[in-house]
Amino acid sequence: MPVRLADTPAIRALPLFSEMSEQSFAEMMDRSMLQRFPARADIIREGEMPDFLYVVVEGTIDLFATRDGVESTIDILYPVSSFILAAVVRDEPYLKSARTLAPSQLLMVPSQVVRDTFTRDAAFARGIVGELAARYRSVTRVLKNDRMLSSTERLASWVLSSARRAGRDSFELPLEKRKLASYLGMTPESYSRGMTALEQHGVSSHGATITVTDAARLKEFVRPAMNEDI
Amino acid sequence: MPVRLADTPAIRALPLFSEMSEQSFAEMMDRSMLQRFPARADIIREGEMPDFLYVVVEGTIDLFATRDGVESTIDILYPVSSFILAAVVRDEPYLKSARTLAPSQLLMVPSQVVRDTFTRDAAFARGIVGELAARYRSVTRVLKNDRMLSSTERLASWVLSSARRAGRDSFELPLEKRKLASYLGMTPESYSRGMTALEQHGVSSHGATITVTDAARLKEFVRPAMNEDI
DNA sequence: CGCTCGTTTGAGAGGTCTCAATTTGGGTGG
DNA sequence: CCACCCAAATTGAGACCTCTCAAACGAGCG
Repeated sequence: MPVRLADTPAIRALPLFSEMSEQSFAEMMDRSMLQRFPARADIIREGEMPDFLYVVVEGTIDLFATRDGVESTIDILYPVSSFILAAVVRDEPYLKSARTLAPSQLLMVPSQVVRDTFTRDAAFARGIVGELAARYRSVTRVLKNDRMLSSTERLASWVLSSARRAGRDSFELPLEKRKLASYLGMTPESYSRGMTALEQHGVSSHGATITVTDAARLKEFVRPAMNEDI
Repeated sequence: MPVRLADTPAIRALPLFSEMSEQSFAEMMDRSMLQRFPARADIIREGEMPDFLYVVVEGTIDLFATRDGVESTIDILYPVSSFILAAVVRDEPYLKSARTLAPSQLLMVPSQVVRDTFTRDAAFARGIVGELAARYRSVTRVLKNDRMLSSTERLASWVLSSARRAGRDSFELPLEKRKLASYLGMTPESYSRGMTALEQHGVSSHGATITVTDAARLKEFVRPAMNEDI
């Protein structure tokens, strides 16, 4: 069942799709599907070959890697964003698994359609370039944080950017703390202790509500000499 | 001083450039430079805006991040490969610094030229997509290793892939051990102790020569349950 | 009301880093 | 050609961070 164009304005607005021709987009949607998944549904598994490019239209997606039964969350996605573009483009196995965290609606574009369109529509190719470059930079930042910041500093850094994104000093945790801990590369216990430690540095936390009480102090803590958030 | 086409066969052969039209490539080279640098020369600095796309034609490049005076090597490049493509494409600040480790020759393509060509030549755009996707996947793998492997396991994993790349059981260290340690996300001391530990697992090391004496044993050590090297 | 599961707290072990001392190896100048 | 020198590498000791395991706590739900 192809996707009706009426359902796609949010998708069309993504930088990945926004510049492509009306015709290419319509064709692509015609060959794609919009599907609902319950919470905790497995979407893809590490090691499989890519069948689809996915776009989170609604819900939450957990991208994680597994080794020896242990999971490590690499990224968490909210609407509207695409995932596993790189695997699709290169037609190589997924490096990550994905599952829904909440009931979700996903756009599924067959990978062959992505590659076809990408060959024919230069604007779409540019969209892909922008998207890939952005994601590349994003993982690079994560890697840098993992390498050069302590777990408490990573947590502080996350609190800062969450507050900035929210536009307020106070915000709600968007996830279970254990997921968030994994996303930040630490255990739930370390997360809990880290949050306690941050109370000395301008953060207060009650239940799922986190408040930055002293932004300057917190910034000072997270980067005693870090370049402005490049 | 533009680059003479006679100097460019190796560059032209890169997947990034190999599919583009002869004309686009010639124009691009005409607006680029080929420049020599001594060892330990700073090429770019984290936080600066991208002026050029670089290609290592000869020598060795160290890509590293800095915080508080501490350096962490993120990648090490040999001929022929490009670097900092993502920053150029997005016209956003470098996330990494770069310096030469050995006397090197670099192709410098002004970033404006990259973006111009990329708009006009669809084949070049495809080349960029392939390159970005490949690099994205590469950082992702590094991140996964950092998150889920101990330092000794990362070292073992590096030894395995080096031997595979060399096509032999024995190979020479391509770098100072301290650089390699940083690249693997550990201290020189940990590297040294890790290498000692690996002697129990099928690796012997003398000076700059590393030999895999028991590949099966080493593989067993590095992934008690890891998926084939995705 | 009593599970169940996530979170927090506690105690302890382990891995990795830091600092310091020693050894090794490569390069230089006599 | 050798002795010396410097930087890198190794080794040792100890501290610190983070993890693991265990138990207590608390909130949501049947």
